Amino acid sequence: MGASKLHIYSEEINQMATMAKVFAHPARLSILQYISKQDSCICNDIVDEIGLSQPTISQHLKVINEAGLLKGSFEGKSICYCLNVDRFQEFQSHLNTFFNTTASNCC
Amino acid sequence: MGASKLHIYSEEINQMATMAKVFAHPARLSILQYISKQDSCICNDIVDEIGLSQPTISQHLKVINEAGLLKGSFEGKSICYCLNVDRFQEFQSHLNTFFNTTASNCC
DNA sequence: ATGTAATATTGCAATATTACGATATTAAAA
DNA sequence: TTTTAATATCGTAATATTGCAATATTACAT
Repeated sequence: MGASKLHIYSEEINQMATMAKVFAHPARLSILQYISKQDSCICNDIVDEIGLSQPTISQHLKVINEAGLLKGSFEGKSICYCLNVDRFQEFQSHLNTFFNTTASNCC
Repeated sequence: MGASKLHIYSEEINQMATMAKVFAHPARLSILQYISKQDSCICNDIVDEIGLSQPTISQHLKVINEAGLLKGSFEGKSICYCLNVDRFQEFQSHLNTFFNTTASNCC
């Protein structure tokens, strides 16, 4: 054994865990922060900024992107990544709902 | 290689990632929800409720506890776990700060 | 078409996480 | 003191994650 037993939890809980996982690595938090600080963002910029290899950054970007947190637009041979603010705030809202409902019930 | 390169990030970012990690597993989310629903909580109750073995639950409880999210009081041979609401709300507040500052800077 | 720069994918090694059986610990009960 | 019930820890197997070198892809420039 070793894998998470996802089937024993509700869909809602699993989604929440998946969302949290995106934020559970400092590289991804740094990337999100960095993207938000720029007007736009090119992957190699982040490589210089953060100090991980290009493939590793690319992999983290993929995780962030698959969570729906990026909007990308092509600019010549490079890609301009932008934060999908709507989706980002959706994440925030879901997490706050979890926090609020959980805390309010407590002894 | 394979381990996270924690030294290349700021203390703040690392702390945030550590916090998110607590919420990045459905079992831990379920445990937090379950604890908050009860007045008090005994580990074996959660075992029946969630469907993981007693050692596994105990391990997850340890992670949650090490994050400072539990208040425990002994009741005979069992332990009454309670959510540390103050700490919980501290988490919420930190995460919201990250979300707000990140989103507001964005293009 | 060929070269070049930017990004993605593949393959793999190192490490971390998850889960559980077996066992230890703890404290009340008999 | 022995038993019993609740929880923690240990050891280990399975799986996931992280990181990077090598390579592939993509799209512009020459």
